[in-house]
Formats: sequence, C-alpha cells, structure tokens
Amino acid sequence: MSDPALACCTPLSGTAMSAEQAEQVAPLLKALADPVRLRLMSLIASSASGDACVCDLNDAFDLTQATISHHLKVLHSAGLLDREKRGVWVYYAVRPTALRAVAGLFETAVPA
Amino acid sequence: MSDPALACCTPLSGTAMSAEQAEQVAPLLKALADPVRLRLMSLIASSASGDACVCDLNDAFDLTQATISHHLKVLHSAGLLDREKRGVWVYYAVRPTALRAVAGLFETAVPA
DNA sequence: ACCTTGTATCGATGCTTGTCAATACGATGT
DNA sequence: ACATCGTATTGACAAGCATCGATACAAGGT
Repeated sequence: MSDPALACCTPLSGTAMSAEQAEQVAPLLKALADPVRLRLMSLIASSASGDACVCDLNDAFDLTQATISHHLKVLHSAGLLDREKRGVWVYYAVRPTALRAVAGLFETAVPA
Repeated sequence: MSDPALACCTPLSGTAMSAEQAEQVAPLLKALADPVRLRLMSLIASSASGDACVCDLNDAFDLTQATISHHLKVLHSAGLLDREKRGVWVYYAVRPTALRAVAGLFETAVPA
C-alpha cells in the first residue's frame, strides 16, 4: 500500500463502479469531507509557491496547533498532500495526481 | 435550508475558499465519502433510465434493507438524490446540479 | 549545555456514524 | 377486513472522529 491516491478514473456515471474501486476512492473523499481540511487544501493549493508552511496555516484557523497538525496528517496519509521539511519548518504541497483521481469521479462524461 | 446542494463553483485551486464555502461543500463530500454510498450513486447514475428502484439497489449489496435505506436517506438529505414514489416502489435519481457543484471543486482551472 | 521555537504525538472526551433487529407505515391485491 | 410486499423509522451498540491540553521531539541560536 504505497500510494493511497492511485484510485483513478472511473467516473460515477457511465458504468457502475466496483466495490473495490469504491473502497479505494472513499478514503480520499473522507479525507476531504471536513470543512477545516477543505480550507487547508484550498489554502495550500492557492498559495503562490504551491506549498504552505504549517506556521502560516495555523494562523488561518481558530483551532489548536495540535488539531491542525492532525488534519494535515489525515490529508497526508490519504495521499493528498506532500510533506517536506525545510530547516525548522514543514511545508505541505498538494499532490496533483491525487486530486485528479478524485476529479475523475465527477467527469460528467457528457460531451455537451 | 431548501437546497443543500447549492454549494458551487469555487475550485480548490485559484483563490482560497472561505470558511462558509467550506462548511457548505463539506456535507456533500461527507455524504459521498462512504464506499456503499459511492456505489449507490454509481449504480443510480449509470442506470439506463437514469433512476433506480430501491428493490434493485438492495440486491446489489450484502447489507440489510434498513442500512441501504439509511444510506439513501443520507444521500437524499444532502441533496444528491431525488426521490420519487411510483406505486409501491421508490425510485432515486441523481441530481446533476449537486454533482456539478462538487465537480466544480476539482476543476483544475488550468487551461491546458 | 541550555533555552527557544516549530511541529508532531499521546491520552482523554464527547459527538457522530455504520450497522443491525425489530417494528411501523403505506399501497396493492384478495 | 385482511394478508402481503416494499420501504422507512426506531432504538441500540460498537467503532470512528474532531478537538483539546500536555508533552515529546528536533533544529537553531546563545
């Protein structure tokens, strides 16, 4: 189980998805299905450099540092965020492949 | 709170999403973040008629009828499914607008 | 060596959730 | 009226989760 974010590419519509596919994608959605984690993803994704320092993320919320750290861990373990330590600070960046895997679910598959 | 599925249109990337937006979209993702509910959505969405009878959905899972009914209720309350009673049977159909609202989150916003 | 600062982990707590057995409701047929 | 069939609801239970305070770890600076 190296990369939890390999769930890919079968849209909801079209042909019914298998139970295995559902079990693979559901954890990604579960990781995203929290207001705080959604905002964390959004903050990181919309940052100019493409990544964000935990120190900045902490200030954006009215929550304990422990709680933010927990949410970042959830997103990281789901394969949605990359983690890189630079000196004392830790930077998180979104994994485009993981996000694309989820996006694939919602491709309407309707030409127009 | 007429339509819980009006959350719309600000992708994760681009500009950071507001706390209110996150609180609106998160319930939709939470409703989808379950393997059984994902398969239910997929089964319904991929059905030829566009909707599916509960009687058929029950047979597709190794779960109690009560459990399936519960999951359908979750999806319906989230605004992801429409419910229509035809005679003795109940048919569920996906709400395209709701699905599109979620899909909007993952639009890469990259032209190419 | 020590203290400081940034981040992660631990343990606890209260709330939510997935599942079931049992039961209720509602429509149809006899 | 009654029995039947499809679906929803209720109540209960175990498991999971978001949050916190406290603490640990790790890297730099003095």
